[in-house]
Amino acid sequence: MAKAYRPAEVEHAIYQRWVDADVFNPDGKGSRADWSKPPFVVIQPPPNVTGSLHLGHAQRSTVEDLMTRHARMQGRPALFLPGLDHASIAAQYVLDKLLAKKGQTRQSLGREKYLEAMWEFVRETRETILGQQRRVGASLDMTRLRFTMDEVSARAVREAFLRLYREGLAYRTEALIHWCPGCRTSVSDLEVIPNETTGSLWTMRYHLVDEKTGAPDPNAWIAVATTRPETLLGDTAVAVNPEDPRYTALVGRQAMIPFVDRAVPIIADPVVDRAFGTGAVKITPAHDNDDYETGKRHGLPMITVLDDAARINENGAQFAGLDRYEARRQIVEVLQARGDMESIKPHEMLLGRCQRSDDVVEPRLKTQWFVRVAPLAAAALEATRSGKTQILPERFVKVWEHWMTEMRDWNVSRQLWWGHRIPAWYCPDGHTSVSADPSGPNACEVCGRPGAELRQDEDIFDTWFSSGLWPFSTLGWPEKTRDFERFYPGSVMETAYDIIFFWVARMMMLGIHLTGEAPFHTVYLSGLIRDPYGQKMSKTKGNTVDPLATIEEVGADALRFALVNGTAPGNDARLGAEKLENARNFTNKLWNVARFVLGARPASIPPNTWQSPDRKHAGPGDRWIQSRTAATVAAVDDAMSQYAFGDASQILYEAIWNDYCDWGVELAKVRLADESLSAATREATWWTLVDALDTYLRLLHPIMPFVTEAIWERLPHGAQDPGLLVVADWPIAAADGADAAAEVEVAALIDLVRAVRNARSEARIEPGAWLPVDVYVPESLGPAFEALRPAIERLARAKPLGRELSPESVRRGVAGGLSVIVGEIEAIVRPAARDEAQDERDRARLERELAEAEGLLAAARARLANEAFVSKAPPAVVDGAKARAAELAELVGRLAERLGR
RNA sequence: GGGCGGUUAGCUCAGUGGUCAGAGCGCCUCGUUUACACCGAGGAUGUCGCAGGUUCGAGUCCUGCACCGCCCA
Repeated sequence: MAKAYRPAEVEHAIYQRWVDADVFNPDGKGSRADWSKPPFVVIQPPPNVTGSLHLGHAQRSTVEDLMTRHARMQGRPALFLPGLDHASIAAQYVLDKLLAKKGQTRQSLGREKYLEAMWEFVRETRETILGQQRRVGASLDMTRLRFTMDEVSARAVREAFLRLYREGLAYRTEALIHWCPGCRTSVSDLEVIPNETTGSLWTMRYHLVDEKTGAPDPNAWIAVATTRPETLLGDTAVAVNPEDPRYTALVGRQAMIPFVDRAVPIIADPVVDRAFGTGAVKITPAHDNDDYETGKRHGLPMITVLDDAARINENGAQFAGLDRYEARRQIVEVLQARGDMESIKPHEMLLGRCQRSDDVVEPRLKTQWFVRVAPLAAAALEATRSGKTQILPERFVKVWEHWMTEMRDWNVSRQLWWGHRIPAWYCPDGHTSVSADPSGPNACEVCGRPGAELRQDEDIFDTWFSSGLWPFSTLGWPEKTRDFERFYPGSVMETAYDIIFFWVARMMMLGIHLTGEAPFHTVYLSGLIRDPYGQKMSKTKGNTVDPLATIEEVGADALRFALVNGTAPGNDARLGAEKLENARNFTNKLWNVARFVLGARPASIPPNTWQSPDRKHAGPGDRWIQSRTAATVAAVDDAMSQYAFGDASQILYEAIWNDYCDWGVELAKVRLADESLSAATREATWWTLVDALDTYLRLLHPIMPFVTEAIWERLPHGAQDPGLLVVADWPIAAADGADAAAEVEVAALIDLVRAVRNARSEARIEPGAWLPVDVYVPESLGPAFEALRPAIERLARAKPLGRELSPESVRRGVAGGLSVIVGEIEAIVRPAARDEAQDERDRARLERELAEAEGLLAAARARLANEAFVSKAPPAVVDGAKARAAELAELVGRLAERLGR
């Protein structure tokens, strides 16, 4: 084995071995799935087909993968299903830019050619992110790879829409939607990013209409405040609050809209905020969300004044054809010239911009397809309330519920080309037919006109529509395929909390409605990965960490460990060089301890044989390792079952580094080298090391698959083990695994070694020097002390290590030595030469220890002196406190005696 | 404006009402004893944001406040 672990040299080959063994497919030839156990299924949220792996992907893949690997090792049929998302708007955005370089546009190519170009483009890009997922070690079943634009998915989309349409849950209507003039499509609420902006608040005068002449009164007006003056062209009312005395007299009168010369009513509506601007607002129902509602309530006309490119349309009088901002400029100019602009003030406001193009999004009226959300959301809500689906961490339940009760009907039409075309056909008489047949209906459902005369809807579905079907379309729904029967509903949906509603809401709603079952029992929300300063990583900030470069540098395991360790579900985590370095060091530590263990095989054991440790010949150190390992199995198991992956990684880190490497192996080392011991004894010690290492590798495999596999293949194995760790059995915590006696004994002796080292260090004694030490250990620790004597000698640099029969006999030799008191053990360390300064330091150390013990004793006694504590606290706690106080009193007595008090 | 989270060692973060509060990194001292210098030994470092309350007992539960962050309107 190499002296240092070199991940770059082994990872690729190991991944290939897994693939060749066909272990990621639960039906694969290498699968050891026990079909009597419940399957574990993670359908991966599909990344954008044109994208590449960023740290968020790496983090999610790691968590999804570690859950899958854990379940797979437990023998459950484990399916981690990969996929790619066509990401309509994002993909078009990327392709359009590429085309622009060639001087082409979507329109110049035409729909058919454009889609051909897109298919060609994604055929190239799709391999990128798939390959990158493999680098992270994701145990994806590539035989079940799905793309949201493949035929299986397309069929599911058509079928789902047809069902929703027939049930009245999908409908077509003209309604206000978000329109991105840059992308020339409607976008969802979530794709509109509100930005804090300093805009202007324009206060304009609308002249009142003279009731007799019908002409605007030059001397009477109502002043309205707006942030978008150009929309006045579409105004159909002015509204005031009914409680506002300033305007009571004006309600019912009419105001004249400039330029378009339209007389509109002044209406009263309680939604008007009296404190905003002048307390009177213009109402533009076709271009503002609030005004749209107001308009509907009051039966106002809705006049559209913007076209698809956000230019003023034919309803805009002399401004027709102008861009919205040019129109605004001119309108303001004219009103100012006329003296109808009362004021212009800077105004802090939220401005919605398109997530993709950054254009200011315009609310607009459009005829679109919508999905009725209320009944679907109610069912989704029921699933989380009844516990059929749990959301982790729990604090997000409130957010979820708020969302599911407030969600508006879902606009699913997009005026894009790349995506699933809406399977709705219209006949010349305006009738609608919906069909799941890709070639369309044979005839109009209403009037029977032949299919040839029908025209298909030009729009495609919102990408989230196909995403919502993903948990089951990937398994073949609507066909009752074998996979669907076996793997639906899935187990865990893992995603970052910032897109909980994009994915989860739609999957839950459509899943429950279309299949009758919630698509997963657990929603696990991950936190976001931030840079070392807590900033969100972004390409524009330039603070991104490239997962692939990181893997090149420290290995996939270190990246995975760093992404998991120290994290809690739903909590953001920072990732920087330090964390990665620490993780890499851990990988190397593991590699090296394995290197030692494998190299320390006693000559009496032939290579490539296996046996379990012989308990009869196990010493206290061996039993301690066994006991610690059993405790670790239980703790990791517990953490995994609670989705506490950060805890699991921390438990393993500490167990491997602190227990196994620092003490277990150090104790065993001495024993293995001790020629005076029987071969059976040394063999038992070695097998104990191997067995514990084997267990740790299994426990660590889901988090760090590569290095654990690389080491495991070098370990001796019994016939019950498969050839690869990836499908080896997850350790089971043995009921009799704990060895309380060994834990107590070895812990006491470890404390002794520590205390001796500490005393030496404080006395500034050269660490390498061997010094005589005399020790008293109580009878109960005698056998363990003798068994571990050579190890204690070596670890404490104590030679000769004398054993005294009573504490008194130790104390008699105090003069000229360093006093060590730890628990019931007392010891004297004898430096070769002593001077006064050393004596002083030793005394100071004992004084400090005494003061500390006295403080603790005082606290313990005060606690016991409290009548309420003794009578009300549980007896076990009181007994513990009493024992503690007695122990401390004893310690204080002995320290005082040493100090000659 | 509403909701959620955070505030614990110099930094980043763990911490199921019950022994003086832990880890990693960093810092200081020392050390290459053949697994590992991507290492080992030892050390220093905390009014657990503030103020009340509940409790025999609060970093942990409740209330209020302050500051930081996120989400929604």
